[in-house]
Order: sequence, then structure tokens, then C-alpha cells
Amino acid sequence: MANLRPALPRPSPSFDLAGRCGACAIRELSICSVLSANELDLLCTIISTINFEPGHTIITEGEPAGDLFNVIRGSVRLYKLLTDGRRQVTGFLFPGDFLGIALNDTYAYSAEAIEPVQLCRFPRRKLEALLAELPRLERKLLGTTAHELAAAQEQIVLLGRKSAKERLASFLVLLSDRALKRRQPASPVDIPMTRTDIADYLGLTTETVSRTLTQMRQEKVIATIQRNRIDILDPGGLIELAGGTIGN
Amino acid sequence: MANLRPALPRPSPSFDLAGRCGACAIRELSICSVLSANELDLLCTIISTINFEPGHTIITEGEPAGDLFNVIRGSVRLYKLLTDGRRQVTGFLFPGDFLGIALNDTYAYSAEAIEPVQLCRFPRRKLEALLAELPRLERKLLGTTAHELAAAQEQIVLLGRKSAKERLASFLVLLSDRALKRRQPASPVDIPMTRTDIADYLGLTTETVSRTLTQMRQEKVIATIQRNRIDILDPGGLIELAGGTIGN
DNA sequence: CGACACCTTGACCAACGTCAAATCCGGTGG
DNA sequence: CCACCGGATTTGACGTTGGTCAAGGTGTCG
Repeated sequence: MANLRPALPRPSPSFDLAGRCGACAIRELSICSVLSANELDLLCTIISTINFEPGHTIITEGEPAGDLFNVIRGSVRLYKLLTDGRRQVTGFLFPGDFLGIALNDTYAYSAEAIEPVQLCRFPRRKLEALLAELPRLERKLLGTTAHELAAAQEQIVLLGRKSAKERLASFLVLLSDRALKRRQPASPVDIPMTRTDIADYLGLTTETVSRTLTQMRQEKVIATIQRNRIDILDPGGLIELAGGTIGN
Repeated sequence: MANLRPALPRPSPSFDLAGRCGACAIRELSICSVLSANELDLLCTIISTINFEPGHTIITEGEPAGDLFNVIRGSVRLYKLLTDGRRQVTGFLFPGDFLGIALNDTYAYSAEAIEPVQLCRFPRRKLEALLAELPRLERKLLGTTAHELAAAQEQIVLLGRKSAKERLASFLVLLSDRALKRRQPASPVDIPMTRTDIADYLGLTTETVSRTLTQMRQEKVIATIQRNRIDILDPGGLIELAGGTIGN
């Protein structure tokens, strides 16, 4: 069960000023979607963008939470480590997603770039100061947090009560749905994360992930295109396999 | 793995008007702790109290979310059901805890009384209308939701990566810590929920819960006092067993 | 005192983990 | 362009944790 892994290199980010929020490609997907042009100009004054290469650490669990982020490009894994090195991936972020929600003094989890990532950075103190003037943003933040809480509870059901096959099916359905929300096709699904990431997200091992995908391939529910792209041949069957909750 | 169970009786609640929030025994533990006397009076106008007997349903996953609640007395289990009847308990509530956080149109999970429960009820529409006038309450709600999100992520780590023994140890530590927050002793811990509830919370079976508790009893880490009270003989050992994350 | 629900214990089993060995594949250098 | 390298993935053989099934035990409430 142990899952020790080497320390990853510290970030060597490249900075630059964000310029115009108005031109932001992911604005409509992000928390900024609730802001008027004027409000956007206000928010615009406190942000900057920052890039990370694959494998580099964006935030670290337990460290002072100085900044919050929006993902502009690329993908991110969130995870927590047990003291003996076992890792649990708690989620993945894609363009439009918000990072750093725990409004505490320290980050509640770590985040690393999976692919090359571009982030929009909000200094926490400045953002909090602005919230008083941007009530819609605060409300949106509450909605986003509540949404993440609901997603975490779905993940709790998955980890507590689903079989390996149900977990994989749920995972693929999730990726497909989220791709749709970003206006990407639901079916050939990009899988930017490694099997290890998937295993650590689903509470399994890479071997079980691999075997289960093979099985689903043999059953013609999915087809693998290259290593990191999966074609969903039978969406209905996949959803069936995923075994949803009463509410869905 | 299936976990079918009979439908529980519908609530036969007893209503009564709450009267004075000022006299509320759990105000300092609850979201209301951030309100001034005047603000409290305002909130006071929209609430009522409601009681539930053990086993009765307070809210149901998927139904329209009409009300939010504060727990005044007793304890509550939150859970989600898979379509085939498997159950995952997502959390337990005690006095001071807030219920119904998903600010959606429908409840994201079900809730049942474990012990006789007294709740303070907020009609959702009225509460949302008040939020504009009670910015501190809205901020508190965001903090509470973020806190619940962090708790859910801890639970994800537990379910994804911890052994049965680590899960039980974590659970006892959690109950003990939460008792402390309610100003109750950390050590003989009350266990109002059944073994089935615990199993469904920890992603285990009642048999495994029972065997693991027996083992911990034999190792003198805990002692059982009656059936629903556990004495923590070796708090350090228990915390050790629980195997925390880097951040804690 | 009996019924019933809950809990504990035991014997056995299977899903998934562990360990080990291919195999694949993209990147690199000749 | 092709051989090689190294990490990622797949596959196989086997082990273990925790689940399943079944049989008592225990406490509570009428």
C-alpha cells in the first residue's frame, strides 16, 4: 500500500502581468463569469499570470496560503500525503477551475502541474479585501465551494462503496462530462494524468487500473487511442457501470 | 457489498416557534456565533424549531431543498445511497453543526436522526434573502463550507488509502476532537451511532468494525464502556494509529 | 421472561494488492 | 532513419486484507 516517491523539483515559474481580463479565454468558465466589465477591471488590478512545467509544485499542503489561482491552460493534480508517503489524489483541475479554496491560513492540500499549466494568480489578502466590494464574487465563491463539496461527497461514495470497475467507469464519465463543460467533445477523452495518478485518485493500484481498463476494452465499452486518449464506445453502458447515486 | 435496508418511517415532527435566539444553548458553536444581538433578532424572525425521533428522515437526497438547519440537540447521520441500495454515510452531525449546505435546488444527501434530535430550521428562500443584509453570516457560511470541504478531503484520504485499523483510529480521534469542541470530555467518547453506521461511514462492514475494535481493546488502546461509549486509554497511540496527513 | 435488534466471533472466500517480468513508446543520439 | 534508453504500462503469479455467510451472544424494552 505504501506509495513512496521522490521529492519533486521546486517551481521555476515564469511571471508576467496579466493585462486584460477582458481577453481571458476561460472567463466564462471561471468564477469571474459573474463579474461586470467594471468589476472585472477592479479584479484585474490585483492579478498576474504564472506558468508551471509538468511535475512542478504549485502549492504545498500545510504551507501558508498566500495565493489563490484560476487554471487558464493545462491540468493540475491535487493530493494529500500520509506521513509514510502514501498519496491520495483528491482531484484534478482543468481550465476554468479554481485552486486554493480553503480560506484558511494554510493550504489543505498540494497541487502539481500535470501538463504545462498557465494560472491566473490572486494574492489572497488583496482578493479578500476586494470581496467586500464584489458581493457577487463572494456569492460565486460560496457556490463554487458548495459545488466542490458535493463533488467530494461523490468521491467519498466512490471510495467507500464502489468496486474497481465502477470506479474506473465513474472516472471516465467524470472526465467526459468535464470535457463537455469546457466545450470539448465528450468522446475521445484526453487522459493527461498517469496511471499512478488515476490509481491514487481512485484508491487503487496502477495494476488494477490497467487490468480494469483492459477488461473494459475487451468488453468493447471503451477503446484506447494512443496511451492518453480513450474513446467511449458505449456511453450508456459506461454510465450503467458507474452506478450512480439516487440523486443523479 | 450490497447493503439493502428497509424504507424508514417518514418524519412525524413536532413543531414549535423558536422564540429567543438569545437563549440558544448552541449559539456560540453555530454559524450564529458571528451575529450581533440586532442581527440575531433579524434572523430570529424566520426560524422555528423541529424535533425528530431516532431513525426518522430529516431531509432526502434529490428532493427540493426547502430548509436549512442547525442541530441544537442530538446527533444526525448524513448518507448517500447507490441505486442498488449500498449506503455511504458521508458524515455525522452534532449540536452546533449546520445541515443542508449544498446551496442547490435539491439536497445532495439524506439525513436521519440517530438520537432524538432538535433542529433550528431556516427556510432557504428567507435565509438567502437575509444574507444580503447579513454579510458576516454569508462569510461565515463560506468558512463553514470550506471547513466541510476540508473534512470531506480528509475522509477521502481515509477511504482511499487507510487500513481498517487506521480508519477506526481516525474515527475515534475525530469523535473525541469534536466532543472537545462541544466542551465535552475528550475521553470517554459517546458513540451514538450503530456499528452499521460506522461501517458505512468508514467504507467497511460491521464485522470488520467489530473485529478491529476488539483488537484495539486487546491492545489496550481503548476500553469499551457499555456498548456505546469508548474510553481512550492511549490517546497518543490512537493518534499514531490514525496516521495523519502531512498537514496535520 | 421473551422477542428483537445489535453486536461479536468464526470459517471461508474473493477482490484487489504485491512482486516480478515483459512490453510499449517517446525521446535521444549516432 | 534507426538503435537504444528509461519511464510508463501491461500482464502474470501469488498473497492478504477485508468481505461474506453463518452462528452465537448481549442488552433492552415490552
